[in-house]
Amino acid sequence: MIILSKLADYGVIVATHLAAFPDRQVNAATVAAETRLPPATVAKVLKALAHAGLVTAARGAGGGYRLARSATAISVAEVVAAIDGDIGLTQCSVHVDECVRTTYCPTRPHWAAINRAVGQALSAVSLDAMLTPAAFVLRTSSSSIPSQPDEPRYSA
Amino acid sequence: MIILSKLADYGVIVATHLAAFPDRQVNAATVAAETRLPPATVAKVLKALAHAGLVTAARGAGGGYRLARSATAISVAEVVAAIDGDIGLTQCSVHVDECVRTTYCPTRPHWAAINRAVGQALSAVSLDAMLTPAAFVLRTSSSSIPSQPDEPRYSA
DNA sequence: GTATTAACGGACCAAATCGGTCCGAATTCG
DNA sequence: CGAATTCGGACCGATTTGGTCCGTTAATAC
Repeated sequence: MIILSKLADYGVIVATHLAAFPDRQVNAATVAAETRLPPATVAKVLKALAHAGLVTAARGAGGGYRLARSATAISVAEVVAAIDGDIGLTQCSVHVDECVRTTYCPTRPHWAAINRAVGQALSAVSLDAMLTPAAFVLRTSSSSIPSQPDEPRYSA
Repeated sequence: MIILSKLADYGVIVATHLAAFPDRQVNAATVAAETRLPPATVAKVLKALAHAGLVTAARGAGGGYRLARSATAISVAEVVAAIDGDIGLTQCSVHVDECVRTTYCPTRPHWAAINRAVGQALSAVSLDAMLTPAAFVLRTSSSSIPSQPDEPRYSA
């Protein structure tokens, strides 16, 4: 199973790309060309990011996008949430009302805990951290992971 | 965004239900009735769990399902993986080959780390733990879901 | 002032996946 | 031995997703 949607994946790539050139105002077509992603889809993603306030958009000639905040102040979780919506594992995490069972559901608090772990894992990584070429970055509550730089490529 | 598919969500409910009565052989229809979930779908879920070896299936009259292992020895991650497939955030986590970018991708090791964190969060919880009625498990102060006792229900 | 550029906000369509249902094979009980 | 029962796998419709395109609005260049 793949947790992120393709759009969200693209979103992180695009946002990370913007983070690499913080003061540059780039239009959607250029970003698409530089990331080798479908132009129309990149435009859609940037739209969503702008709507969420993560990037600022300038219209007209010479316009384009740039990060609204510092790359260190934007987490992967925000980017994902901007595109896929709030993160939650189960239906009842997002739509709390629609539960069928009338008896007490013992699993729900546990889902909440797992939920938080996932959210923290995504929130702990900033765009700036995404740019750093691997080293040792993540120290989540669980454990640190030896990174594997075996075949470095962009995700598609 | 909802990370788990409905099927996987059902899977955890069903597996947890089986864990509540370890030595009872139950058929799919009964499980569906007791969990108030769609019978045909429960059958499908149990099928997947049996295929993954998490539950054993007995055919013929008086047949049914039961857990293949102790409830403490089965993690939520296994149940989810049995239905939704292996867990990975990005495309390149699962299909490593299909990356478009030929240049160095700085984000991938980070995804791997986040991946691990999510996997561990799911692996850390056993079915047995899912049965325990919450109590000490967590004090969610983050946001929503303050363990509402108003209308306790199964997730749907 | 006019033309060109580029983001914005929709609607829109094709494709894939998911949720759900059905029928056939295997097994046990009478 | 036969019939009821139950799992197993194939199948299909429907919702979601990925991706594209159009007209509109706004800002710059000339």
